[in-house]
Amino acid sequence: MRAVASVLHLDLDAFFAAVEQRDKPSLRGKPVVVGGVGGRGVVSTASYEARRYGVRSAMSTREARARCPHAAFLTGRFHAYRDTSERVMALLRSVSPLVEPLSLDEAFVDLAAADRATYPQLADLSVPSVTAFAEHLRARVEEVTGGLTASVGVASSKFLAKVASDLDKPDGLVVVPRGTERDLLRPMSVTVIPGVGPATTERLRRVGVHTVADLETLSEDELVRLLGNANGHWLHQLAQAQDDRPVVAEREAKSVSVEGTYDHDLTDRVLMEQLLTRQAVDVARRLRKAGLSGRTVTIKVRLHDFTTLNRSTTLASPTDAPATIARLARTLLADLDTSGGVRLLGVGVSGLADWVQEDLFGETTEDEEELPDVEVPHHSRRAWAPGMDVEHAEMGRGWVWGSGRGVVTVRFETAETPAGPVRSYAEDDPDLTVWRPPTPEEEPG
DNA sequence: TCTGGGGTCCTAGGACCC
DNA sequence: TCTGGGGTCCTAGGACCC
Repeated sequence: MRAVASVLHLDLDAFFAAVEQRDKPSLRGKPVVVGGVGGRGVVSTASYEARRYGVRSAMSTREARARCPHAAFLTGRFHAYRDTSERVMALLRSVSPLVEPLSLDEAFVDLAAADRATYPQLADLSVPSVTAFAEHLRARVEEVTGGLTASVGVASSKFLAKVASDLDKPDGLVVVPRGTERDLLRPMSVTVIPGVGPATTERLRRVGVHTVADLETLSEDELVRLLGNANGHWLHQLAQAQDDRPVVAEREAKSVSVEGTYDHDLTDRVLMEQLLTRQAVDVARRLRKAGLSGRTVTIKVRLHDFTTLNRSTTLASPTDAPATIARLARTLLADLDTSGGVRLLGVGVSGLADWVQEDLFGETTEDEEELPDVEVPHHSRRAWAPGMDVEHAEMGRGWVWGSGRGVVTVRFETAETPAGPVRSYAEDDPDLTVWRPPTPEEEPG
């Protein structure tokens, strides 16, 4: 904990949904749900309008549809989110070199390391000065994002800054003056502590601990006995608002993985092997793009009953070769009983090194091996869903307004033309295709 | 026909080494 | 012949986060 409140946490409000509302004006003020639209999709982000109907992150899309049938359900356009996120992160980095992104929509900023040439007001880290600066920063976020709002917390530690940014959402600011931290935390549920999820909450509940104040009454030894070494020490620290974690700008990736949940359980082993192969190729492509390679290949298999299995194998030296990763993944699958059906398959590589093993012996690498093309059983490829982005050969980009009885209605609307035209097409019109956002590799730059 | 996808970190047991 | 102790690596599973 620092002597002054100089750690800032910024969180973009309902980020994915807000980007959709920014880019599709008719969605403004309306419930918007971004997430998986397939049979097994879950909600990634709900706009505040949708939250009023009880729609929440991580809820199944099925349940979200039941709660708010008139919401627009969108699959997500990650290139747009990444683009907007980068603008915000660049703004934050202009404030301080110590910016630690936690995800596309969240970051810590160390104001004590701020660039005082550009922001002389940050020479003064008093509460009034920091408050004024945070308001200025929130206004700048709106400018660079084209109207998105952010919630900000400023405090003497990461933990308190994050708690603070949550207190006045959306579009809020809370500064926690030094010395008031413990009083703020005491009445709060233990669930505000990062790392306290459902399992830990239940263990604590059984010993009568519900709030941070309750937690303060347990000794460190008791917490370690209850929750294990790491979690016990950690909770003991945070219960006293003790948190000295620095803001760290560069964090190296420790693993790269790809996984997919299928609308219908898989039973065909050949198809499973093909899917793993394809995922291995994706993982290898991402490794190469990042200049990384790894020694441990892991597969993840979720069975029909949601039992999740991981199998891994470690090589003597790191690889980024798609054929090697694919072969190991298929070998790992061979030892598993999947006769009951598989709902998820995944491939990952860890034990990363930022160098690639040279071809020491001049052997032909396995890269030359032919990798089969795979037809993914994606049953909803052209099952039109409202909000889905589409491309028409002549009209260009649009999105599905409604569908049924073999007809799909598309709205060709952009930020510039909010009252863009609406057209109806036959569902099997070959000129009409689902518009797939570019993958990171396909994007220009 | 409940339950995504991308990650991080921790635990615990066994192998192996000194 | 009845059994050490520490350290590291690997594997599997689980909790948690956004």
